Amino acid sequence: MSDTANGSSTTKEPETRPDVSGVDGDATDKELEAMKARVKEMEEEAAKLREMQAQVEKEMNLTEEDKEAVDARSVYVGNVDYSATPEELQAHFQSAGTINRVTILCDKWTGHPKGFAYVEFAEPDLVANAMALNESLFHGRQIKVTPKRTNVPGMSRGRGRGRGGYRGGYYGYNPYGFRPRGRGRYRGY
DNA sequence: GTTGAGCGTT
Repeated sequence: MSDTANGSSTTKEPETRPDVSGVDGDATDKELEAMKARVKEMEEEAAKLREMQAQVEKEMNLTEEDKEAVDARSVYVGNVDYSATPEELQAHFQSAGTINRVTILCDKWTGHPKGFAYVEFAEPDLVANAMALNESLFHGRQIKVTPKRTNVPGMSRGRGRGRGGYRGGYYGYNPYGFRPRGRGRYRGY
């Protein structure tokens, strides 16, 4: 509350003020302006936070549904050539229908491609069409097209989920014993 | 200076 320092600004104000309202009034005005500015900033921050929150909640709501829905729309492509690109895969599976996304999985640590990919279609019906491309020749190799399933292979395919508490969670097996960091996966589109 | 089973996320 000292009139000597306005605080925020280092700008020196010239004393030549045609304003006859008095210095006190001017100071009050300035404080009011500063306050308004602060309020505005706070409002902006609040809005930003609110938006972020809404987005998070929205994503949270969609996550479960989409996660399961995406699995129904996606197919697993195995035996993919290491030099294959998502565009080629997309070109290959485009004949089945509209492709939402093509993702080639690569090892995040070594960077080497794992040799398989996912093709996410726009609708689950196209997955059946994609089955026609099963064991089709791609890069001189016969790719394997199977409906995607989220879990480690080798486990009995008898519906293991639904009984245990594994609902919506991964089976949490990472061969590195560490949490993956960075994004080394190659994504087309 | 690599090899062929593998199920990912924004």
